Parts: sequence; C-alpha cells; structure tokens
Amino acid sequence: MSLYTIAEASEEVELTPYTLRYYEKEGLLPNVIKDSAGRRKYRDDDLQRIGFIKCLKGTGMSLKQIKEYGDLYEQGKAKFKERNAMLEEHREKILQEIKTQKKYLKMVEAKIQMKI
Amino acid sequence: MSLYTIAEASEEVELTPYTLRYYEKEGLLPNVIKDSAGRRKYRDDDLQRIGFIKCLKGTGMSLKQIKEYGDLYEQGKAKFKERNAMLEEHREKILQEIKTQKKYLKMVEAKIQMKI
DNA sequence: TCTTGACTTAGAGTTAACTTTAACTGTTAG
DNA sequence: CTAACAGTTAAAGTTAACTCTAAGTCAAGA
Repeated sequence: MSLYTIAEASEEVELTPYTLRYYEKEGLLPNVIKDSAGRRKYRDDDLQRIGFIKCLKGTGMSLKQIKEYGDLYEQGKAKFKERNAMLEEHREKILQEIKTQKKYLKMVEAKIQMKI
Repeated sequence: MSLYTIAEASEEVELTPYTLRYYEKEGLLPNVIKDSAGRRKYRDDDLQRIGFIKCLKGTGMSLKQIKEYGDLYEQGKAKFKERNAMLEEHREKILQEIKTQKKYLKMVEAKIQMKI
C-alpha cells in the first residue's frame, strides 16, 4: 500500500502536477487523500483511475463525460448498467475512429506515393 | 469545371461556412477565387484540398502545421522532399496513434467485461 | 423600386483543457 | 534557526479552433 506525492504520481502517470490538481478540481479524482500538512497522497487506486481517465481522454471522451462516468462509478453497482452502457457506446466510437484513422492513413500514403 | 458557393462547399465538405472562412483567413486555402460581387467560389481543387486538410486535422495535425505543409505545397516540386518528409513523419504518428487506440480499445473492453 | 436573402468583413466571444501566478504553509538539511 | 524546497489555494492567463455579431453589399424576384 504505497503512497505517492504529487510529483511522484505526476512522473508515474505522465501528467503535470497542474493537470492532476485540475482533474481533481473538476471532480475526476474524488478520493485523493491528504497528509497532516494538507499535501496530496496518491494511492495505487488513484493511479489506476488516472490511467483509465487517460484511456478515455485519449480516445476522445471529454473531461465532462469522463466525470459523468466517474460519478456513476462512485455509485457502485447501482449504476453498473448505465456505466457499462456508456463504455459500450464509447467502444463503438473507438472502433469507428480506428476505421477513420485507417482511411486517413491510406490517404496520406497515397499522397506520399504521388511523387508530385 | 464546376463552382460552388460557400453554402454548397460547406455542405459538400461538412464544415460550416464560418470554418471555411476561418481556414482561408489562416492561409490554409490560398486559391479560393471570388466572383464580381466578392463572393467566394470554390473549385473542385479547393474541395480536394479541404478534404486533405480534414484528413491531416483528423489525424491530429494542428492547423499551424497543416499551413506549413500547404505552404510547401504551394512552392511546387522545389519543396517536394520537405513536403513528403512531413507526410512520412505524420504517417508514423498515425500508425502509432492507431496502435494506441487499439490498446485503449482493449482497456475499455476489459472494463466492460469486468462486470463490477 | 423595394425587399429578401445570401453573402462580405473585422473583430469580439466561446469552449475545453490546461497552465501559470501570487501568496502562503509546512518539512527538511545544514 | 533558517533557508530552500515542495507542496497548498484561488484566480487569472493561455492556446487552438472555432463561432458569432454587427454593419454593410449585391443580386434576384414581386
């Protein structure tokens, strides 16, 4: 059960301390604890959560929607269905996005081959 | 050799007239002609160019970089090498991005399967 | 001729997602 | 004991990419 300072967590998840505080302010990280001096201590749980936030964000989900998902997550199995529906929908979006990326890749490759 | 009004071009490329004017102001569309009343007329060439801008933008290139690419394009075969180098580099970026998307897709699917 | 509607411009406003600043506090090494 | 350091907050600033507003122009139909 290790605890990380904001600098360590920042290093670990490759986000700046500014961003970590910002995410917390926006309600994306509701469970970060603080030591007696008021300094954030990140648990492994928190890092995992940040990892999943990066996954959702990296696949084009807005922070607003990520918060919605997180809020459902906080409500446990009561909101399991809603939560999973969000993920299933997002999964479709990712699949579509990969398709689009592949199409664009072909366009760029065609342009490279053009030699004009 | 057909000409499109901004409304028609907008429809065709699925970008608002605001965005088309904005792209032009930013120097991404240097060859749009105007009729005697000062109204933009888009040629097929322009639509093709916008299509490729959408491709580059959709794969994460900034408008600033797209302009750089366009500027090289305007200089014809003199800048062919530089231009293609940009595209080759961008190609790598897209490949990397597709990989990342696939990784994230797996993460989302794992979360869906978790049923917790 | 008059009005309607689609265009024009310059410039202001918006939004998301940070990023920085200023002023302050608590911990630690010398 | 004190200086340096790593953290804290609230709030302001930044950036990219639009998006809209206001004021005006022009052409076509009643």
